[in-house]
Amino acid sequence: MSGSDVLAARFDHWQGAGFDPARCPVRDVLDHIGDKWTTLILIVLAEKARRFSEMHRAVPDISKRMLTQTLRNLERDGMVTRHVFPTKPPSVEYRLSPLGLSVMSPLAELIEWAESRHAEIQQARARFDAAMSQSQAVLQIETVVR
Amino acid sequence: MSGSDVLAARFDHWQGAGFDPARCPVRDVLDHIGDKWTTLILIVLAEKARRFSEMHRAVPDISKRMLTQTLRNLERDGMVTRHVFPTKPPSVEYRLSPLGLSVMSPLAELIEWAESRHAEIQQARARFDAAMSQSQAVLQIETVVR
DNA sequence: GATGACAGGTCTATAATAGAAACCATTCAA
DNA sequence: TTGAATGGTTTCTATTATAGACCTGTCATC
Repeated sequence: MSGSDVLAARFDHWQGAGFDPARCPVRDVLDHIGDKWTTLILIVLAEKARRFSEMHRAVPDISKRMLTQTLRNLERDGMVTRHVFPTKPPSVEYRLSPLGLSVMSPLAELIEWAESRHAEIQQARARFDAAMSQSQAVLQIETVVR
Repeated sequence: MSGSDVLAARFDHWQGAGFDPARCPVRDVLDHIGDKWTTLILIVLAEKARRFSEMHRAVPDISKRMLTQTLRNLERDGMVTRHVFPTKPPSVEYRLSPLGLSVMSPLAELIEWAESRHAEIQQARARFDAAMSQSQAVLQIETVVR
């Protein structure tokens, strides 16, 4: 409730500015954070610096390709730094930058919200799906009768 | 920093539980919020209840299909309610539910973070891209020399 | 009475993206 | 000599997003 009005005003401002997506932080920044894997990777890195394969083991169902891509994007955005050590075979360590660390606090609040409302959301989904299959069934009958 | 440790512990817990994606709120809930349009739609609805075409005008570069889909998902998750009025032609109004309203506060913090760090992120991107085109150029030369 | 505008969508065809699996170069151990 | 581990890249396919045409219905305009 407190945030809504501030956001609404801000939105009007963006909209007034011709609505250039590049000037809208929501779209330019949060699109990445909303990526399928980015939040998870940030959480994993928040615990401690990690190596590539270590992260792959921590999040088993990400493909290497997606892991690479997610890390590259985070690196490009300055949220993560990449350090190569000349061991044999070479090892690569990723860690959160100060910028990356700074997103964890707002992100943590959102995650806590998600966790506390998870059951409620799942119930809403079940209700919606039940109502849908109801009306679907009605449509079926109507089609048959027709 | 404060959020990191809490999150790390929580992550360990999820991971211990066999890592079922359906039991991980981050993946089950935030994936939706991270959708390309969902956050924007939430912001638009935070200002006031709106009709379909009104939203389409507010966010001109969303397609009707995506607007429909985004709204359906939000409705399914119980974040938005849909009200049909028997005017001619019928009008449909969408509004935030209490649940939808409750996400605005953590979301607002994240958006504020995005706004305050936007410039920093854009600079990081520019640096990264410059460094990349550098090394790309080097690769080109090496290839030519070879 | 044909034409267009608005409402709130759906349908289809194409473009962009994600994902699985194979591959690669290097090094060490068995 | 085969196998495993390192940190990826490449290729091919499956999924998803998007644009744009279309639809049903009512009203106003010409």
